Amino acid sequence: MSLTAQNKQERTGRLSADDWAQAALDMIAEQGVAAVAVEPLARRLGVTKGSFYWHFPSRDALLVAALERWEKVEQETVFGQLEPIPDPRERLRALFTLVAHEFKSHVIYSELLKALDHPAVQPVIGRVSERRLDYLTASFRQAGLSRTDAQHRARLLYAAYVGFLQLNLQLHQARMQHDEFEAYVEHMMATLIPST
Amino acid sequence: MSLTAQNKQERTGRLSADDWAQAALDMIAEQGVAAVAVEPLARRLGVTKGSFYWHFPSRDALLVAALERWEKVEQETVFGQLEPIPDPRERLRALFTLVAHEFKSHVIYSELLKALDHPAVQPVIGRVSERRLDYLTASFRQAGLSRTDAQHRARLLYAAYVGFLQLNLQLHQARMQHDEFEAYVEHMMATLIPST
DNA sequence: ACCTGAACACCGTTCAAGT
DNA sequence: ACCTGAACACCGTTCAAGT
Repeated sequence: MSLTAQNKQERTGRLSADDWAQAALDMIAEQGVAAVAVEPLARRLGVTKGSFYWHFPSRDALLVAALERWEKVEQETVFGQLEPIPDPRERLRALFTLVAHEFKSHVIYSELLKALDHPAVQPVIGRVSERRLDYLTASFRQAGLSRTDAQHRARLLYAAYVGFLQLNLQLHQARMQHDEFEAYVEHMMATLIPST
Repeated sequence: MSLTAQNKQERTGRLSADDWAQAALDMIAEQGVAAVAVEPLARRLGVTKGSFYWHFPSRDALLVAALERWEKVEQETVFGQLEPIPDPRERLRALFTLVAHEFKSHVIYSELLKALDHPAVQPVIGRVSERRLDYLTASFRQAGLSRTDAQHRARLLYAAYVGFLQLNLQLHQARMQHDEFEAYVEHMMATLIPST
């Protein structure tokens, strides 16, 4: 049940579906979605690949389970920490700093962005994005923007965030350092979040 | 040498490396990077997969060749059409409308964004992004912004573009229609491109 | 309830032999 | 100069048999 990794030799008994799902998530964080393969995972868990199919009907089902697990945790941590903040501008700012600093969750999000190719990844990322987008839109409305303005602004802000992650993944040279990152986030918020 | 597709039965003679590269590009546009597989391509081209290895040392080499081909074409069409435009603001606007409307090139770009997972894709996308980013930065400088302002603004604008593409790929419901897309681009430019 | 081991399909890769 | 056909490795999947 624990969300922390349980590595190879550390187990005594037999495995559960959850163990496989967690191993898959760890693999995504370490080496990306493509690295989630039955044989290597079985090796890592110290069993034969045949046993995998007692727990899941397919590799895809494992991926889906792992991603659902991630989705639940990320939703709870992100929105759980945001709800108590009353001021909409503060909340917008908090969303970005949170999402940029929650380390492991953030690493996995980046990996998923890279693997949008995969049919199991798309719906999860889609739901997460939609939730965040709705949240941003609502906050902009509370901050006094009209319906369409709020929608456009939310889309622009979230696109700026996702695109920024993408750029950081893309650029070989010129990847940003921590300070520069903070400066950029400041610029983004100053430009896109209404200060009135 | 032609950049248009040459389908299966239409060829008489034997194949060249270029034929394989073009077939790979077509495949990317149709079904994504993952669909570039030797056996299916061989089937489509009407030969056995063994013959592929006369032209390329590996599947990866084919991908690299296909992507280089795309990179060259996209660079020529995009920047070729932009250079003659004197006003920097006009040029910024032109970059976005161009990049959003050049159909096939744009489809491939989207597919590559989804496959950033793949080691052959990253460097190409990285170079293209870097070129566009430099271009935006230069235009903002010409439009009168300071060095850091121009950098931030360019990054933000390009991130907004890339992120927007990502969002459109991600959201199951609520994918934007043509009119809505134009309205959003207007909003983005109005917000991010200085009008002075 | 969970695991092994052997089997098969699919795709990447190699290579000797064909034209 | 380009292609075939058979072979092998790797991974996903199945399944009968084990504990």
